[in-house]
This record gives sequence, structure tokens and C-alpha cells, in this order.
Amino acid sequence: MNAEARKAHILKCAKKLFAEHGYYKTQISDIIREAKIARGTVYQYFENKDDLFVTLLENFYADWEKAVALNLKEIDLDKISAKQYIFYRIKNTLKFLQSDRDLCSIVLRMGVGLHKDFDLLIQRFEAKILNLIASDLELGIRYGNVRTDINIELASNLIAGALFRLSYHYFVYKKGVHIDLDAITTQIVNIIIPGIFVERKKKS
Amino acid sequence: MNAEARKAHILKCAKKLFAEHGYYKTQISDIIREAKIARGTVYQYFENKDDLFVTLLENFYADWEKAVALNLKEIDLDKISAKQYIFYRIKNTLKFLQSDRDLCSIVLRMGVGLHKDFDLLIQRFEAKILNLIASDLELGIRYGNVRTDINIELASNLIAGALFRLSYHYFVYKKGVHIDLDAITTQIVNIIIPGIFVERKKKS
Amino acid sequence: MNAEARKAHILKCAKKLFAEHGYYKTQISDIIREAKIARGTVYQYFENKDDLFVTLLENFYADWEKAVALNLKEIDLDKISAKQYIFYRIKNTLKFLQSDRDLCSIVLRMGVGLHKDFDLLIQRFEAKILNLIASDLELGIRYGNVRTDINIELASNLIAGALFRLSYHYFVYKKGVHIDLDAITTQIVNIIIPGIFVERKKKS
Amino acid sequence: MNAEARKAHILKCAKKLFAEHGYYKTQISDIIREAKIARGTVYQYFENKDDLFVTLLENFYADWEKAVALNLKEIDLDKISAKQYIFYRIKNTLKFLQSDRDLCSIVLRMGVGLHKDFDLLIQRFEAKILNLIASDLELGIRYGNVRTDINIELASNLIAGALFRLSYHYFVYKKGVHIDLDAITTQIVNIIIPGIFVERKKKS
DNA sequence: GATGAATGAGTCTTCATTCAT
DNA sequence: CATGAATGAAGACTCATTCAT
Repeated sequence: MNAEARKAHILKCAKKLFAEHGYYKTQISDIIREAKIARGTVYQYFENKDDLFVTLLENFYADWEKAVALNLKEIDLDKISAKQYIFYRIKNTLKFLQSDRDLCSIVLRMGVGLHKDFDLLIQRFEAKILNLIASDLELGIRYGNVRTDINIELASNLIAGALFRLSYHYFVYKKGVHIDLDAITTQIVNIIIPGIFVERKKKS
Repeated sequence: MNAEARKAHILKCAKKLFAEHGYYKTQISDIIREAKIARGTVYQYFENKDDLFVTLLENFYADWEKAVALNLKEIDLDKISAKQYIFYRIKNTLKFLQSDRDLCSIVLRMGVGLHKDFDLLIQRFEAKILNLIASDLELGIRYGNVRTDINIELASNLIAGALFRLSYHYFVYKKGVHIDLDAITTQIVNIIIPGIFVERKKKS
Repeated sequence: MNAEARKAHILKCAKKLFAEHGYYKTQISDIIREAKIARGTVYQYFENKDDLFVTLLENFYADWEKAVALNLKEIDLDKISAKQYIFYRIKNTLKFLQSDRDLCSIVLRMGVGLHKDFDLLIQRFEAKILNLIASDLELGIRYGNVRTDINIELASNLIAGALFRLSYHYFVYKKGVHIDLDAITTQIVNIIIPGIFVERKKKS
Repeated sequence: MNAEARKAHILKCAKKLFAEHGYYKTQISDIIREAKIARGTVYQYFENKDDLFVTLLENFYADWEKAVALNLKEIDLDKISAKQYIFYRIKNTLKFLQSDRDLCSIVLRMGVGLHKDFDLLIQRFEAKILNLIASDLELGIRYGNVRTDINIELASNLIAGALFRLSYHYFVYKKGVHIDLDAITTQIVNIIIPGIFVERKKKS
């Protein structure tokens, strides 16, 4: 196996383990066992464990950049509708993330990266929110407010993801900035409801 | 300080540090320095570091359960419209998450839990996606397809969050299950577009 | 409970635990749980854990001295045979050791004082030696060399105890001193055999 | 130094220290200082401190088994007298225990395994019993009851060892079982006296 | 005297990294 | 280049002892 190939091999094995057990629970010992190489060999190709992990992430981002650039080149803006454009963009984003489950797991870190035990606990919480949203949607369907062709599993994950990210963005990332909860909620509702709700002829 | 108060004090200090540096980068030494107590005192109130962390999470979930139960009691379903109901629900969810920034940071784990260095790298990726979405939205506004009253910062976080969660849900969590990317993308587009796009009189 | 009684109570509880789990595996926590007293109370009566243990041992030795002195006073050397004297002495020694099983266990430390696991391992070895001696005795009985009225269990423990102590005495305690193994073995054989072997009329 | 040799080297150093200071008072730090190796090296060869100690014991037992098997093979039962057989057996047992003073010290645990301080205390007690027995023997010699060719040091250790083991066996190990002290003492006396006492022509 | 929360020195153990072969 | 034994800094946890109430 030549240098290039060996480096790639190590990366692949490490990626799998990082995705499964997180950065801290993955030991060099695990990686060399998985890759069937000697302990010292890792350090021939990577400065240290950090470098190995960072290389993984950077490869991911480089791939992402390339994928986006490629996608943009393929689009002929004059020939497709805005809706088709959006469809195309979203599909390509999903396709990219789908192409490497391990990296997706690492980068999106939802329920990974800590102990298995912690993850389970966190997933329990997320499952609760998802259920709550799902039951609200079902309620809406029964009452005739929500469109019957909605995929509830998808819609509740979509809404939960949106709420989680917005919470993180406004409450953690932009800490200290004053937040007008009513204004934000109104915006969220305005964006989500039209796509979820049954269209009423008048005075909706 | 009585037992109850001391335990709460330790939890508070630990929470802050876990939120800031993640589980693994937070040492017992850090916690006792922050809490100004002796090493052994932590172990008087918690079995071990895990227990401390799990207690934090479990408290959070218990609080969440209580908050949801309380909110549901307050709602008089007959008196409010479906839209008002949604508004109320979303606002309360956000309010709850806003009430404890540290726990929000721990539980939503977006860019937390690993090294500062790794987090920055991951945030860079997320920022790129957010920018991409934002520029698409701006493009849409310029072309007259997207509503001009959309808050771009909010909308792009909403969409990114939705896409991240859906990717995680379908590609990581439901690994192995066959996924029809076109169908999923269509659903996503159908939900998001009505709230984002300018309503066209005909043939939109 | 007055001071005297409380001190005795603590000693009794500690003795039981030391006998069962050894010095190191017995924690102050165990003692105060057993004695149903507060942590600090132990230190009102004893300087430290060592002191507690040493007090136990010293009480034992003081009792032993008293018992021996008492026994000697009771004997009227002129009235009993040498054999009766030996009988009396041995019986009293055994009686004393029997009177306090916990202290006996602590002081004789055979298979106690370390982990349960270690003890089991050591007992396994001792059991093997005992079995070996017992089977030799049975062999001797079959061949008509050993007295049939011998209690094999007792005799093998007696012989094993003798050999263990002599080994310890000559090989550990008197380390460095030259040992003539043949001479010692001859002595041991000369002492043990007459009591074990069948008396032959001639040419034994 | 190859793996085999290094493991043996660690075992040897640990054995020496365990024999000298007991299991608990021997720290990993002591072992690595003695063996002139790094802390981590111990854990390359042994799971933990327990494993190190248990390995020592198990090696000892394995050696013992081998030694016994070998000895039995060497004996030609038809060619030696019963007395010679006993002599041979006892001598080999002693020889084996003599061959490894440290392990002998660990396994026989007489005055080892606790603090030096405790050991001294316990040895003081044992010395008292030994002296008592010795003085009884001297008394017997003066009165013409005990054989003059008896080695008093050896005989008193033999008797003490026998009594200690029997006490431990009947009072600690077989706790709960009813013990007939007179019967036991009679047996002991019957076994010991013939080898110690001067043979009387008549009316013994 | 009794209490038990607080203390912190002392230990074991882990694991990323090095380096001689 | 590959190897894997050796390293030792770092970190979690224990538990005898103290002391304010």
C-alpha cells in the first residue's frame, strides 16, 4: 500500500470510529486495531489525534465546496423556475450529506460524541419534542387545519430542526443580544404555517 | 450552605463549564475551582463525573416535562384559532430553551462538546451553509420570488436547521432504510416554499 | 450510653468488620454504619484508625496474659501428671482463642486481611496441602502404618500448621541463617511420627 | 529486555515489595521505582495491581503443583519405608517453600500484609506463645518427662503452628459447627506427646 | 459530647506520543 | 517506512481526618 492509500485508509477507519463513538471515546488503539497497522504508523501520516480529526473535517468541507461549485455550474438559471431551483438546491444538499453517513454523523453531532449513555438521554429528549410536534400535527389534521398530504415524520423533524437551530442561534450563539420572542415566533409561524395548513378560501 | 443549596451550586457551576467547554474538556478540577469547594465535596453529592452530567440532563428533561404540561393546561382549545395555538406552542418552546442558555447549549450540542478548535471548524461549515441559503434568499428577493418581509437571518437558520435534522434523521438515525430523495425533497419544498415565496395570483 | 460503653461498642463493631474484611478493606464509613454513630464520634474515642486497631490487638494480648496467669495459678504441679499438664495447657489455649472468633481471625490471619478474591486463592493452596497430607495419612492407614484412631481432619491441619509455621520461622523470620534441611526434617519426623504411626513391636 | 523477561522482572520486584510491605502498603510507585520502569509499563503487562498480585499467587501454585507431581514421580513406594516416605515428603515441602522466601512470606502471611507496626504487635503475641511453649518444654526436660534431644526452638514452633492452624480451622473456618474441645485436645495431646515425651518402660 | 459536611493528600489508571530497532 | 514497547503527564476517585455547629 503506498503512502497516499495508507493515509486514506487510516482516515477511513478513524472516520468510522469517530462517527460511532465520538472523538474522545475513540482511542488511537481503536484506530490502529481497525486499520490493522502499528501504533507508530499513525504518527507517520498525522501529527497527532487532533490532526487526524481535523483532516477529516477539512476534507469534508473541501468536498462540500467542490460539490456546491459543481452544482451551481450545472444550473442554468434562465431555464428553471425559482421553485425548481430550490428543489435542486435542497436535493443536492441532502445528496451530499447522504453520501457519507459517518461524516454526516460527526458534523451534525446529534446524539453522538459523548458516551452512548448520554446520547440515549439526549435522544430521549429529542424524541419527546418530535412526538409532541407530531401529535400537534395529527390534531391539526383531525380538526381539518393541517394538510392531509403532509408526511408527519418528515414535517416534525423539519420543525424540530428549525426550532433547535433557531434556539441555538439566538440563545447560545448570539448570547447577550436582546431577543424579541414574539417577533421571532411570528416570523416562524408565518414561514411554517402556509406550507402546513390547509388553504382556506377566505379570511384565513 | 445546606445540602440542597450546595448540590444546586455544584450543578450550576458544572453546567456552566460543560456548556462552555464540553463534557471531556471540563475537569473535576475546573468544577471545584469554579465552585470554590474541595475535591471530595463533589463526590459527596454525586457518584462521579458522569452522574453529575446525567443529573444535569435529567433535571432539564424534568423541567421540560413540567413546562409542557403547564402550558397545555393553560390553553383553552375552544377559544383560540389553530394559528394562535401554533404560535403559543412555538413561543413557549423557545421561551423554555431561552431560560437556560447553558443547558440549551449542552442539549442542542451545536458546536459544543469537543475542543474549541473543532467547534470553530464545524461552525465554519455551518456558517457556509447559512450564507448559501441567505444568498439564495436574497437572490429570490431580487428576482421577486421571495417575500420581502422575510427576516433572512431567521429564515436561513430555520431552513438550515430543518435540513440538518432531516439529514441526520434519514441518513444517520434511520440508516439502512431506503430513502427516496426526490420524494423527500418535494415534501420539504412544499412545506417551506409557501411561507417564503411571494404568492402569485395564478399558475405559481 | 456512657463513654466506657460507647468505646467498647465501637471496638466491638470494628472488630467484627476487621475480622471479616481485613484492616484495609474496612473503612471508617463501615464502622460508623455498623455502630450507628457519627463519623466524628470515632475520633472522640480513638486517635485514628490505627489506634482503633492497635487497641483491639492490645486488649487481646492483655486478655491473653491474664488468661495464662490465671491458668497457671490454678495448676497444682505436684498433683497432676506431665501429660495432664500438657492437656490442660493446650485446652486452655484453644479455649481462649475460641472465646473470640473475630480476634482469632484477625490475629491468626489465615486467609483474611486482603481481598476476598486473594483469600480464596490462598485458601485454595492451603486446601491442596491439607488434602495431600490427608491422602498420605489415608494411605498410611491402608498400609497399616498409621493408627486407625487418628482424626484425619485434625491431624492434617496439625501437620500443615506445623509445617507452615516452621517454614515461616526458618525461611522468612530467620532469613540469612544457614538451615540444615535434613536435620530439621529429621526432627519434625521424629516428633510427628510416634504420635501418628502404629507402634511396631520390633525393628520399626 | 524482551516481553517475557520484562514481565518476569516486574513480577520479581513486585513480589519482593509485597513480601516486605504487604499488598496495600506496596504502591505502584514503589514497584516502578524498584523495577526502574515507567508507570505505564506495569499496565502493559498487567491489567492492574490486583492482576499483578494474583499472577504472583497463581505462579506460586502452579510451581507447587509441578513440584509435587515431580516429587511423587521420583518416589518408588516399594523401595522405601513409610518413615522414609514421610521424611521425603516433608523435606520436599520445606525445600519448595525455602526456594522462594518472598512468596513464602506472602502466602503464609504471618506477620506480613499490614503495617510494620501491626506486624510487630502480632509477632509479640506469637513470641509470647512460643516462649510459653518453650519454657514448658524446658520444664519437661528438667523433670525428665521430655526427651533431651528435642530442639526446643523447632518443637515450640511446631506446636504453636499446629495450635494456631487448628484454632483457625475449628473456630474461624468451621464457624458454627459444634466443637468438642476435650476430644480435640485429647487428639492433639495423643499426637504430640509420643514424639516429645521420654518413653517410659511401664505405667506411662 | 455528638454530628456529618468538608477537606485534600494520596492512589490508581489511562492513553496520546515517542523512539530505538 | 513500519513497528510496538516504553513513557509519563494528566485525571478521576478514595477515604482518613478535621472542625464548626
